Amino acid sequence: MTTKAKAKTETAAGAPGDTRTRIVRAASRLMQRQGYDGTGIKQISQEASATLGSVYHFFPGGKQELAVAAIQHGDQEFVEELRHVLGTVEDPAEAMIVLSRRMAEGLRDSDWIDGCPITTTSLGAAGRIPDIQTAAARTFARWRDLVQDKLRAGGIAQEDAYELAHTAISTLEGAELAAQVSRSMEPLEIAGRHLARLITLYK
Amino acid sequence: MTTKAKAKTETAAGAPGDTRTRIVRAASRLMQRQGYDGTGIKQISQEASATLGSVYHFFPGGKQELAVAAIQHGDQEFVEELRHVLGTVEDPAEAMIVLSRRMAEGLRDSDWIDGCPITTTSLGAAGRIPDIQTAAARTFARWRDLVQDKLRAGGIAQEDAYELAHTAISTLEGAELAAQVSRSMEPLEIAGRHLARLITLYK
DNA sequence: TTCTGGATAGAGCGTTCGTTCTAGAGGAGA
DNA sequence: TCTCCTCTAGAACGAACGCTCTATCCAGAA
Repeated sequence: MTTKAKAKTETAAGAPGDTRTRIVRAASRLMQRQGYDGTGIKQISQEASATLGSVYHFFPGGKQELAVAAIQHGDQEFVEELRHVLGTVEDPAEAMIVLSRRMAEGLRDSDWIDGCPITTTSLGAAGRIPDIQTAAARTFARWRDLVQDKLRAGGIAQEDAYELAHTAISTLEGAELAAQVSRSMEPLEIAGRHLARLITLYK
Repeated sequence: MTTKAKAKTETAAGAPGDTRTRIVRAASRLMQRQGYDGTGIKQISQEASATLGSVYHFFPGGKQELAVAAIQHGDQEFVEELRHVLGTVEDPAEAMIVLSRRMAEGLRDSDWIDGCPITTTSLGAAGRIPDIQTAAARTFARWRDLVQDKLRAGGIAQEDAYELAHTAISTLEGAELAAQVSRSMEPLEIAGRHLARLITLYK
């Protein structure tokens, strides 16, 4: 009631189909597949059933601001997948196998087009656009932290857990990339087994 | 002397500065940094000190053909680095540590812009352009084969060597990506140590 | 010398890019 | 009813895109 604006969608309700959300989702999906430069604002607005005016209304910072939001959306998506697997499978080593298999299946089911939700978006642009580099770095750190906590909870020493979490994320990332490019689940399946084996060494 | 044409540059000498080579090198370097869609043909021709006419003379297939040549160039570049390290360091496990450190140093020395020579080029385009996906897949397979041979020579069984080579390439790839995005050598250094540890398990 | 074909040179094509701008629709509060 | 403000709508701009095209250069063959 003061002059300060209310939360933007307080009255209109932040429904899942609300325009801003549709735009972010479309941007995230398209950039995941085609990269930052390969995806146009107009394509995003069409895919989101929104107009150019709406896009620039919600993202006055233009394509760069939209890309950062898309990365954060992809981040959150994988955080939920990660939380689900780590929360379901008790043994951290076993969890790596389950995780890699699920990633492989998701990749195959999308006909090898939906890889890591943030790598493609950020790779070509990170060198030119600092905000995108920062957002991508924060994402990796977040994923690593989740794995690290799981390893600690599994009885692994802090320093070992820290390093293993680094390698777990790196290896899964690289294996997903290799799997996508070679259109085969094998790199991810092998990576899962090796990560499990590596983790059991530190228990 | 027959009607069959001689090798194109037989007389003109395939000097390192020859136009076609300069174009491929510029394309490879630029696409490595900016991706397929982020790199323009005109930018490549300027960087190579060539003209648009020359580019389309040597690459009538246009940007796609040029991108494939750029990937093969990047492939060859890393093959030489790989051959050098694997040929110098006798122990395969130790070789992984040396390799990852050299990759980390190269990345840092380029101020974190020169990552994997083919990932950025191929990621956004592989889904749309089959030739690029195929070239990237062949590249990964080639790198893996070199590592696999080294592991075999180090006394590791065929099946184990096959799988370890997969994980070695995946992990190095992912760690380079993480290192680039977080502007830190740590992911690569940790990856090298873990790969070495993993390899010694199979000896 | 004349001829030939690889290589260089760059103007210009149609298209798409990211962005800006003005206009209007729709709902809440006075 | 009138006002205000968020959000929708899309035409239009200059720049850059990939690519085509014609013209020219020049070394070696005839």
